[in-house]
Amino acid sequence: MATIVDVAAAAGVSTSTVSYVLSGKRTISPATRSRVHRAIAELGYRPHAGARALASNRTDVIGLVAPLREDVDVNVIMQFVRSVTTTARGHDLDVLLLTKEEDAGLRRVSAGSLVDGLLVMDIEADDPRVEVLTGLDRPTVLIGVPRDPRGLSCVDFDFVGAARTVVTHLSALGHRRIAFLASPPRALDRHAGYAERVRDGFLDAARAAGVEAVHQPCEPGPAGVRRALDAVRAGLPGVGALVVHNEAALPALLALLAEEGLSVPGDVSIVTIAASAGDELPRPLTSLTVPVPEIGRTAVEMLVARIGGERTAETRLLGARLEDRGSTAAPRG
Amino acid sequence: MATIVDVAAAAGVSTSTVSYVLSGKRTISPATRSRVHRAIAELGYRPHAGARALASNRTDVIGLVAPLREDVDVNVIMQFVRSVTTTARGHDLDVLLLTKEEDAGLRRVSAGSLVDGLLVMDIEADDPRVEVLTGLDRPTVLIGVPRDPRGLSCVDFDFVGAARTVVTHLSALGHRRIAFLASPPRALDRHAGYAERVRDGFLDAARAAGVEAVHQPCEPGPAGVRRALDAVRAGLPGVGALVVHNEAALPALLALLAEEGLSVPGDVSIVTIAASAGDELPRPLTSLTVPVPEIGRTAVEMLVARIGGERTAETRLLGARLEDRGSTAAPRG
DNA sequence: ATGAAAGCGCTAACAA
DNA sequence: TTGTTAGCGCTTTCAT
Repeated sequence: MATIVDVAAAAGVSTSTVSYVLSGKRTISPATRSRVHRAIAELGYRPHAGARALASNRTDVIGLVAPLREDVDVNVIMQFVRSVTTTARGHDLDVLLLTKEEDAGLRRVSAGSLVDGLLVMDIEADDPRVEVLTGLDRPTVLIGVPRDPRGLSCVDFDFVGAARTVVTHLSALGHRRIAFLASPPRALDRHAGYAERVRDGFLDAARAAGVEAVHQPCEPGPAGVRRALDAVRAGLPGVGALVVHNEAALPALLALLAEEGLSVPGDVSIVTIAASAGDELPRPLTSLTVPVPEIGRTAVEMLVARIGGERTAETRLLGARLEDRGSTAAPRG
Repeated sequence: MATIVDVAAAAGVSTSTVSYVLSGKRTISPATRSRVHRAIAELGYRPHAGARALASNRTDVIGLVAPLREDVDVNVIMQFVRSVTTTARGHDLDVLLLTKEEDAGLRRVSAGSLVDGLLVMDIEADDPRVEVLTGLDRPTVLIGVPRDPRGLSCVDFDFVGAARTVVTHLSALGHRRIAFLASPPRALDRHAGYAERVRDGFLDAARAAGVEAVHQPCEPGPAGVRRALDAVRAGLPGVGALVVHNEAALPALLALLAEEGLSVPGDVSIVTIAASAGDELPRPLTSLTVPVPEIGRTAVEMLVARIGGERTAETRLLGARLEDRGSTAAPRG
């Protein structure tokens, strides 16, 4: 492996000149610069990441904390990961992946100077990691919003706004009984932030609009959907509108409705809040699309800003417009 | 941040003693060891990863190259990632995630001494990355087997053996016409290793068993499954056995058969080759389960061995037993 | 516009 | 069993 000394020798300059050519922190004459670049190319030189980190206190690596939970849609996780890694590379950052041993892992990579900052996914309302993170000296951005961010920056989808948009849309069509098919029970049990916020947003919006509402967690798969639908109908007889915030349950739901001879939107109106665009769903559905890639990109950019010295914490909520694909209509009768 | 010097001072020993306490490469008296440990705990000391990498030529980080392709089942990718990160942490390794800019990325992390070794997923028959990887000085393990591994170690599922097992099972039941519902066309177009090997294994086994066989790529989703089934029946009228190597297509396939009034295994026998155990599928199916977690674990362990100095390249193929869940029977008539 | 040289924090000879 | 110290390869003051 060629070192900066080899490059300097080959180019007939000092090592500091090579360093400055690479960092651009000093003005270098064009002649020198090109000689250095030629030497770098000829020797196939790459700076040693560890040496650079030691001398500069920067690793150019960010940590992505992605708990691979069973109750979170893997497609969504993958979309986040893809968006984060792509954006990070655009800022010349690499990504270290942490999936388990939450607290210890955070402390280890942070105190060990393995990463310049942390991106933490899937934040719960009272996420214990928030406490740990505030004790670390690394910039952190949360994907998700805890009850108390404690000075950490957050990015997320505006679930409350989304719920309001959906309820407004359905109530404007004349619906007075609206059910919400939510995430799996486990997600709610562990107080996943998104699950709670969209639930509260939905119930609040329904109250404000003066419509009857039921919020029902739902396992994906035919059996789970069947149970959830039964529960919904028990609580809200004659319900004519379904808000579905559970992409994995959609195929079974549509199959079940078809089986019952119910038409959409003739008998039942459906709006989804999902990460896939409405036209990539089992059938086109009126929907709000969670802009997962944008959230990932924004998170990286906020983290980059904080690594760069930006001090002020910020919570950013990204919204979505309702896209009408004809799966909602005025209620029967 | 406390450094090794602070710890040494607090414990009243030299820095090398602290270093040796941590690495265990020297015998330390119990008394000294405990004083050092106490100092470490009191100061909250963590070795600086960069400094350690610079001095020892080891980063304790491995690179995981995981192209997030559309035609690969995200669940499988997640299972791999989970297994790899978990196993890696068990060996005190962290995982750097690479998802794009294949060749440049490989060179960058390798020449830049960002990682001690590389794990590369989703290898194609003539994967261009193999050439790049052989030119790197880092130990590498491929998850998947290229036509010519060029001295790199490989781990994978024994797709050929699996195909043979399945064909033998069906032919023993009396089936003489067997169709294979394969990965999406895109996977075959890009010569994904697993897709080609299971195809060839299937066709060879069928020839050896003297049964008629058709291999049919298949898009997931109702429309894709419909087309694939039509093609199969056109090529093999009266086909009574289906080997399905496409987990995403299973729900639609089962729905379609039900719609046609065909019973399993009465009218059609089905065997799947899938990453989910047969009893986690839409309905219990006779199956061969691809041991994804074991493959990931083995890959990490082989990489650890090579990082540790093991020289000999090795290709390991993990097999699976056929689990009978009653979805196969002798053909009608 | 460029160079010289002092660290950054750790590991591993070499010594005792 | 423990200590001393020379690097590892880079960045960045301080000089010129």
